[in-house]
Amino acid sequence: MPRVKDKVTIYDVAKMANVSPATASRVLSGSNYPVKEALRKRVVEAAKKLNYSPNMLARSLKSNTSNDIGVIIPTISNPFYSSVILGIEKEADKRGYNLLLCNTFRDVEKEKRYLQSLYEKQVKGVIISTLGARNIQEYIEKGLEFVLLDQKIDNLECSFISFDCFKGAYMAVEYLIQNGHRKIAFVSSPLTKWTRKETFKGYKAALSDNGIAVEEEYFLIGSHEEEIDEEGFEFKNGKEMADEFIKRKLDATAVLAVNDMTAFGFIQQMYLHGKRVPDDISVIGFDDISFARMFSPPLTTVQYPAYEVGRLAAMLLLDKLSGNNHSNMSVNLHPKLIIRDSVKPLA
Amino acid sequence: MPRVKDKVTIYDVAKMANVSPATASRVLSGSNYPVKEALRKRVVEAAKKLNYSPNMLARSLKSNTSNDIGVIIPTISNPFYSSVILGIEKEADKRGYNLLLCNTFRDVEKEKRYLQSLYEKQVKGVIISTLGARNIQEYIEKGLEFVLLDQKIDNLECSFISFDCFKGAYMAVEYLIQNGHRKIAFVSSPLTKWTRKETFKGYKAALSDNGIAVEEEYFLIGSHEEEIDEEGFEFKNGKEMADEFIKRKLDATAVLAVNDMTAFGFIQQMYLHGKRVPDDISVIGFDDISFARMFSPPLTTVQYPAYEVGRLAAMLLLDKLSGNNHSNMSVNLHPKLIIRDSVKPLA
DNA sequence: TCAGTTTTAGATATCGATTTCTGTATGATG
DNA sequence: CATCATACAGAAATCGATATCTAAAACTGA
Repeated sequence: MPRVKDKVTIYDVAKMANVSPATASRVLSGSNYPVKEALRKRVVEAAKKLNYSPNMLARSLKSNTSNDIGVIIPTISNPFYSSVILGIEKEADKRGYNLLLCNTFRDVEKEKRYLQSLYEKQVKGVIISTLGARNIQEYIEKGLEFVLLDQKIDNLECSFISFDCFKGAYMAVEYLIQNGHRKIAFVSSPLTKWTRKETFKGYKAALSDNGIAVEEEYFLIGSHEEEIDEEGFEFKNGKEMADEFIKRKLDATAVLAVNDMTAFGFIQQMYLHGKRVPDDISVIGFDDISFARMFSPPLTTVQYPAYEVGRLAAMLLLDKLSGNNHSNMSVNLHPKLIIRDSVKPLA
Repeated sequence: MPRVKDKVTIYDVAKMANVSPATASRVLSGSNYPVKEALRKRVVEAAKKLNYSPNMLARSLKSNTSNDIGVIIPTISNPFYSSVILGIEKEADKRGYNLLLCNTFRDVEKEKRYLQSLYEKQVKGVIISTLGARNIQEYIEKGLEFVLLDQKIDNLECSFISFDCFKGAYMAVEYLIQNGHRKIAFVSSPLTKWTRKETFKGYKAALSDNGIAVEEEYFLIGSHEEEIDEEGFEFKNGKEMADEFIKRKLDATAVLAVNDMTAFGFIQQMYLHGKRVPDDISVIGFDDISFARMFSPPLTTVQYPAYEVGRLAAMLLLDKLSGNNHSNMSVNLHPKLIIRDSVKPLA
C-alpha cells in the first residue's frame, strides 16, 4: 500500500513563502490584484517546491464558476455523435474546459437524471441533443446555458445548431434526377426525429418540383420504434427495408437513405437479394460518417459536418459562459453533396 | 433575460423545516445518523417544496469524495474507443458516477495536462489508455486509482485490462491455414503499440508452429508515424500497404490485418488494383468494430470485446473506489474468431 | 509638511455542504 | 431510585479556496 502524502493546500504554500493565504491565492489564481514581485516570486517558488495543486472544488465553490460543461447525446456508439463530441472536446480543451459525457439512449428518464446531476455539479453550460425538451426550460430558469443540437424549440432561450436536412435531401434527389433516375425510393427508420421529418419533406419536394409523382409505395419507412440501448438499429432497419423493397417488387432505380447506417444495411441486404449497388440500384446516404468513404462502393452521401457542429456548439456555449457574447443564435449548417461511387447514371 | 432564482441551500431547507442545518444534512445526504421520523418528514417536505438541489462541489469538498471518474483515451473518433466508453458509461451510470472524457490524440503533453486537471478536480479514479505511463506513478502516489487498458507496466500499483492479441492473431492465422492458405501476409501500421507487437508475434508464431517459413517480404508494415490528430490514419495506411502489396508483386493468398480499419483500407485499395476479396485474396481483420459486419464483404475478424473491456474497467475501478475490493488485478480477455465472408477456402 | 490617494499585505468572512462535539431527554439496569 | 448507556438535536468547526474589509506603507501635490 503506497503511503499517500498529505495534501498540500494553499495555506502550506503561504506559510512556506511567509505570506498570508490571501496573497498566495492572488498569485496562484492569476488574479489581477497587485502583488509585489518579491512576494510573488516567493509564492511561486514555494508552490513549485511543495508541488502544489489547487483544489478546483474549493475554487469553484467559492467563486461560483466551473470549467466543466455537460454534453448529453443519445449514444456515443453512433459515429455521428462521436464526431460531434470530438469537435466539442477540441474547442473545450483549447479553452481549458472539460467534458462531462452523458449517454441517454433516448431514455427521457435518464436524460432528466443527467440534467439534474449536471446541475448539482454546478456545471454552467450544457450541449444537448434531446428528444423531449420539456425539462430544459426549468434549468434555463435556474441559470444554465444550453446549446441545442438538431432541434428547434420555440420560446426556449438558448442557441440552436441545426442542419438543413430539407435542402440536403433536396440536393440529393436532384442529383439522382440529373443522373436520369425518376423512380426514387426513400428508406428510413420511423420519422420520430425532427431531422428525419425534414429529410423526408426535402425528398418529396424535390420530386414534385421536378414533375415527378410522389408515390407512397416508394416510402420505405420502418415502423417499430428504436429500442432503448439497441446498437445497430439503423443498420438493421436498412436491411429490413431492403427486404420490404423486394417484397413490394419495387421498380425504383435509386434510393435516398435517411442516414449512412441505413444505407449500409440496405445495400448489404440488397446484395443478398442479388442486387448490386450501383449497377442494379443507386443509393445516396446522409451524414457522411467516416465509414462512408471506406465502404464498398464508397458511398455518395450528403455531408452533415458533425465535427463542425460540435466545434460550433462549444464555441457558442463557451463564448456565452465567458461573457464574450450574450445573445442566443440559431446556426444553420448548409449541406454539401459528396459524390462517390454508389450512384450510376442511367443511360 | 430570465431572472435567475436565488439558489436554495440546505440552510433554507433547515429553516423552513424548523431544524438545524446539521439535521437537514443528515436527512438529505442519506446519512445513517438517526433522525426522528417527524423531523425527517419535515425536512424531506421542505426540500421538495423548495425544490432543493444539493451543491456537489460543497459536498465533495467537505467529505473528500467525488462521483466523477476520468477516462483518458487517444480519440473518441475511433469506434473501438467509443465502444469502450460506452461500456464504461453504462457501468458508471449504474453506480451514480459521471465520466470526464479526455482525448489525448496520443500527445504526451496533452495527457499530462489532463491527468493534472483530473487530479485538481479531485477525481479519485482514472481509466486510461496511455502510451507512456511515466507520469502515472506520480498520481498513484498521490492517491489516485488507475485502471490501465492495453498496456502492461511492471511495478505500477493498479489494475490492468488487456487482450490476448498474440492468441488472437495465432487463431486467425491458424484459421487461414486450415482453409488451405500458406502464403499469408501481415498488414499493419507501425508497431509502436504493445498490442500491435503482440499481434505480430502471434502471426509469426502460428506460421512457424505450422511449419511455414516466416518471410520478411510478407510484412507489410507502415513506416511513417501516425500524426497527432489525424483521423482515418489506419485506413490510409491500409490503402498504402495494398499499393505496397502490388508493388512487391506478392503472391500471398491471404492477409492478416492488425485491425479492422486497416483491413478496410487494404480491401478498398486492392479493389482499385482489380483484386477482389475474398475471391482473389482473403483478409482477416482484428477488433470486430461494429462496421465489420456492415462491410462488404462482411469481415472475418478477431473479436476484441471493446464494450466488455470498458464495463470491466469501470467495475474494477468503482469496486476499488467504493472499498468493495482492495486488490489490483490483471484481467486478460480471450479472443474469439468471428467468421464472416472475407476468407475463401483454397481448393 | 501634512492631508489625501494609491498601493499592497493580511485578517477574516464566505461559498454550501458535512462532521464532530456537546448536551439533553429517554430508556435500561440492578 | 440512582446510574449509565443510548437516541437524537443543534452549535460550531471544517473542507480549501477566494473576496471583502481593514490598515499600514508609500506616494501625491499644494
